[in-house]
Amino acid sequence: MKTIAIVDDHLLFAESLQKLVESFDEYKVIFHATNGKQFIGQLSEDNSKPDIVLMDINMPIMSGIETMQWLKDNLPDQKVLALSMDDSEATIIQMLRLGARGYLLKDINPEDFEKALKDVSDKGFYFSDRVTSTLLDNLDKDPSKQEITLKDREIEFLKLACTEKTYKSIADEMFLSPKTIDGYRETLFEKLHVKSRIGLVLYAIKHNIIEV
Amino acid sequence: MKTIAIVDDHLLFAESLQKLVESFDEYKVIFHATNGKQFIGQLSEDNSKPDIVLMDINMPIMSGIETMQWLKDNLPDQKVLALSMDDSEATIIQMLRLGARGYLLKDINPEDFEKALKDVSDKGFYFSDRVTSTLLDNLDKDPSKQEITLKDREIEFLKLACTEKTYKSIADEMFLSPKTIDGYRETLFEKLHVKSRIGLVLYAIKHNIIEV
DNA sequence: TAGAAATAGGGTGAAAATCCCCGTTTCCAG
DNA sequence: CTGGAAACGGGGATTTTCACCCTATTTCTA
Repeated sequence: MKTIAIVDDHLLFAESLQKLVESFDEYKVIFHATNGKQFIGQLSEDNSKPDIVLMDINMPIMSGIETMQWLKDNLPDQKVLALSMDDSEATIIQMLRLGARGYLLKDINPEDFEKALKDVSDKGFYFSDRVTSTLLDNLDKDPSKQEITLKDREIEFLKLACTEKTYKSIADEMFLSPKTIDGYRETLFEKLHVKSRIGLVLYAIKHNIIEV
Repeated sequence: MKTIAIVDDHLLFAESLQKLVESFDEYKVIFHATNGKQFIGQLSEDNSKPDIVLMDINMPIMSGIETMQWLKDNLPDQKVLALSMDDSEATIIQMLRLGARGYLLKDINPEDFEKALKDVSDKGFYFSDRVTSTLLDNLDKDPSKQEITLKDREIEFLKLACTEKTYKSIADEMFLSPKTIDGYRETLFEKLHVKSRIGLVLYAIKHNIIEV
């Protein structure tokens, strides 16, 4: 009997998923958490290590990404299956890089889900064809798109660009000259392969840099 | 024994939810559909009318809103509980206006969920405190925000405004003069209470007019 | 330790977006 | 049949954004 923990802020989904998991009768859900912080708390509190953690990416307070980072630092052997609504390529890559053993989209069918649990238990990982092809796509892609890393200041600017402020007032807010803002804009246009402020906004939303 | 149909494109969630529903043992899930079109097909095919439909809002091909519209026209007595991740006020209002008997956020806890099923069966509706307060908020709000209805052509323009095209090329695409586009822009700025194209994009995303 | 890279800033000019006020047609309701 | 929306188009002006040119620090690193 394998033990499972579920980390997801959608209670209805979490408890439903528990029923599904337990209908497989080789698995038992030992606890839920609604965000990473709570999960970490319960880990140490109960002193119970689940065999597999099913972890949502988008959660309030402490996201799946942040939680994976913590696990990587503190419990690197913990097996985690990421579970998410969206299949943003960047997110998938990031979670796997942080040590997730697989990435499940919520539209996976329950048979595949059971296989994922089994594979992670037995083989240590599970990759759906869709995720595998995302990985492959990412391999042979031109290096420019390979990995876009934004600096803190760039992210700060990007967030402000996703408001109705003018660049001038963004400059004020960041204590920079409008010309410097011009520089950030151009850098981001190039990095993100967009041509306008609208493109910046769309990028930011797609990559969860701003909330919607 | 009440019969339930689940309409949700997230298979994992749908099947999990089925387990949860059936753990209540007064309910039985008679079928799933992954979008509105499939649901309508199954309704007539099986000739089986579920007592309650649990319907997701965001689905490919035919959304929850479109499906509610169809039900309103064709099966106005069908009891529907809307089920959604997001609590965009406009969406809640719209679903209820189209005849949904309640609106459940996916972070509802299972006890409340069971109560929702029971209430809909017995009383015909279920409103959580959160949804109720949204409704109340909406009542006494200034009429300007009361109900924003966009015309087809405006929505068409709005979608194009959420791309990196210039207004000039949007005009071409809509077979209109750039000046007319100017008019649409200004109308929307006023209607949506925004001041820039960025505002349009943010509005469109928040109200699910475009996908992200 | 030279040179890349990151950071901050500047000038100019063109293109796009924004704003305000106006005219035409069409079409529907009172 | 008439008056008023609604859809479409326009003149003209300002502001904002965007593009492409450049320099001067600092910091990191090969």
